[in-house]
Amino acid sequence: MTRYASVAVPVPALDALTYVLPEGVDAVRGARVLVPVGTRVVTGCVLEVAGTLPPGVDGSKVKAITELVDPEAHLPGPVVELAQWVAGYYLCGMGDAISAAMPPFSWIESEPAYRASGQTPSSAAGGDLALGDTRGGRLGGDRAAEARDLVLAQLGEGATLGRSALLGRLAKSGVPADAARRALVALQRAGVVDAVRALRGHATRFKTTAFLLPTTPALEAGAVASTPKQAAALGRLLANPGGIAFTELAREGVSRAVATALVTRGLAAVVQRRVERDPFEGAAALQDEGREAAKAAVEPTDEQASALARLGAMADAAVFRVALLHGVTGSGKTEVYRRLAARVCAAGRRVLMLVPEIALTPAVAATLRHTFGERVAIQHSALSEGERHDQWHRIRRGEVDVVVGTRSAVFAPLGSLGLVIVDEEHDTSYKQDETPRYHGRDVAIVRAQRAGAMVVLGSATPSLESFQNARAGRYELVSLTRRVMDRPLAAVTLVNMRDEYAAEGPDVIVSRTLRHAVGERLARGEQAVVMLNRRGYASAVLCRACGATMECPNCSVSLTYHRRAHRARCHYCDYAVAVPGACAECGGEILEYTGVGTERVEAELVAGFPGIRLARVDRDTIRRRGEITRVLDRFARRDIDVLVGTQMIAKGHDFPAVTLVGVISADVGLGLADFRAAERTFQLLTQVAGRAGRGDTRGEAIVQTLYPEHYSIRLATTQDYEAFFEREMRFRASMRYPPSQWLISVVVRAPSMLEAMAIARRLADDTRRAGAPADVRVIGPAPAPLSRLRGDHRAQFFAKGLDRHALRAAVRTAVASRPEVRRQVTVDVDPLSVL
DNA sequence: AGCACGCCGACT
DNA sequence: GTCGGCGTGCTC
Repeated sequence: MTRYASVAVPVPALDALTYVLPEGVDAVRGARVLVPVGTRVVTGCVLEVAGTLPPGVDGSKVKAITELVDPEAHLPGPVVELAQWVAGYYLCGMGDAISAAMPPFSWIESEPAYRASGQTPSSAAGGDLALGDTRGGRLGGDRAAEARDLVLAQLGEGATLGRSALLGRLAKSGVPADAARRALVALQRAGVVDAVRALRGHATRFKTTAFLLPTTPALEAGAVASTPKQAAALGRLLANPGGIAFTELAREGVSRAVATALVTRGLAAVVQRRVERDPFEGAAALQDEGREAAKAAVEPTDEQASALARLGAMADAAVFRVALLHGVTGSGKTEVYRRLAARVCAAGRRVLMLVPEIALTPAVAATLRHTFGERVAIQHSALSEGERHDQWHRIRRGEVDVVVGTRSAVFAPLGSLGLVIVDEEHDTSYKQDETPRYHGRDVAIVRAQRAGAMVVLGSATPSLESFQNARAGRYELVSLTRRVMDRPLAAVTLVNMRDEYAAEGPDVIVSRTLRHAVGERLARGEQAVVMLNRRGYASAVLCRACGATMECPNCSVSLTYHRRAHRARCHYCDYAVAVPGACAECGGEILEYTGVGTERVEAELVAGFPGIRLARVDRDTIRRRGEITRVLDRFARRDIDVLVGTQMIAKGHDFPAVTLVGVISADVGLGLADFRAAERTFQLLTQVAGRAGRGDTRGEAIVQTLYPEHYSIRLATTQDYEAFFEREMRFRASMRYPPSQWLISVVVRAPSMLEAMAIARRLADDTRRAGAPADVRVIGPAPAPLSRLRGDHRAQFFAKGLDRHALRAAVRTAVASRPEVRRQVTVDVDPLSVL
């Protein structure tokens, strides 16, 4: 009987394809297979094997699986099913979802390779006349024929070349890719060139390294070395009969020459061994610090103890439950996670812990290592692909009990799941802002539900979604209201910048209050953090004569001035120009720089406090991975007095000597046309104020704003989360925004707004028709707030409703009915931002 | 996303 | 007549 496999292929927006399973080949769910797609052969992942063709599939089009890559599952079955849920819920293709769940280096792809057939055009069957002509008596200037000649020259002497290699060489000779492609097609048709398919890449990519080990004669005879250096090296080897890596030997001063000499004399041998790329390696120096951290927190506070008792009892029940751990900043949530995780591990079940993008510092890794030893793995975006690959395979082999990682770690191949922790569950980095647009927290909850595991969502400022679920009794609410050691929360002072402008003029950046406070800290040898959630020097360059601002040619935003580079740059598409001497519109020669960014704040503080040791942390100063860690380490060692930066510095490390946090403008973001603007502001202010006073001295936060009466700012100063929740929920309910209703955003891109609006209007109408009016409300379309982005005009509409299944079905139906515009349409289910 | 196909203006 | 630039549609 013919059997069919449903296969997810890594092609965007494409659903699973059906293939015939060759006779005698058995594929399991989660196994990788090579399958033909169009003219290519790609790696896919088996979702299902069935004895019948799925409905709606034309049997005559079904091809056979080319090759089975894995005899057993590569992705565990539950992870495959989780990816299927993601594709269905977030309205993306199965290929998009499965790609997100795959570890690095999972894909093998075929690449056509070419070689000369040895035949001449005339002798080849079906030889192409035109080709023969040009090969014969060409006068020159025939670029296509020239391209064909170059191809044949490259393929001379029986060489077989992959397409990318061939196109690369031709490009060097000045042949554009398109022309080269055409030349290849023509030569193939003429039978002069044969194409073969070759596989590219590997199914896994482990790293091996050379080890030197003592040979049996050396071990038995106590052999004598002939030189002092060889004797020393041999001594080391005899002490380590298991072998020593060459890199390690080099560190110990044993050169390659000495090692080679030992090998020549038959006393040592070289073997290649698989080694783990160790993401903890950099943290090795911090092991002590990790031990200290683990020790310092040995005694839980009463509050922590009672929270642990409740959470522990839930975990012991070993069923799906969600707890929301609402703990003020500095209340010791991490310690609760650590103990709870240890308890679940002791009961023989495994733990998955999700953290936001930047939170995982080497110190945290060291603490984890110290608690869980070798049985902890990291899946973090700051790791190299190789490290992530190795960690993934350790987890897959069952060598790991605890996985700590960012968003994508929710797909970690961990079995026997007992506990899922989502730290800082409100953090927006959990939502992926490209396809598949999934939310790590929400996928984690689904995963736990299916595994019968417990979930702990932790935050000082829970998302409205989670807190509402707790209010409704769907989640268990566990609160930590006091900071550890009963440290008081930072005293927050609001500075009304309107008053400041009236007193000091309109150019004030650092208010008198903040200036004075920074001066005090410098005098006392304490540290300060100054935050402004906007990078660059000035947010706009403006002509004083005509009022025109420098705009991005591709996006509907003004360009940000970066003084160091003396360029105006678009923060969306990275377009950059030198700032001209005069206004491009009217020729006016006086240009003004308005709107403050971090670069400006840095300049202001450096000018105001001579000799200040200051570092700036934003995307402009932090380029490479690990760089932020270096700056934060210097800050922790107190080589730096003041840290200026964007929200990058609002989260993460604790700095005991920081007693002051300044916020240059709490209003950045409040002006955005985004329904979550107030929530973001409240969260950011609360989190950043929590940075102050982690040591023995009480912290102080000074927040500058033009709207001291705005509820998100006012309530953040008292850290009154519940009051904020009530107030914000009233707004959400009145506007039918989440979490009072479900929301799907649809953005349409087109070369003109007219066109974008026309397509969006059709899709919006289709959506309206596809859902019952009671279930689905369609708002719009209208030009998106960012009406132009990277050269595209953008129109947007929303679908809202209480029934998320009906809502999704309506949007899915509408989008599926117009495949011709698929490439221009972006669907975002549960969007975090609607810009 | 690739990749092929087919249409059309440019050039010989 | 080709060449080559680009929009369109499909992938079991």
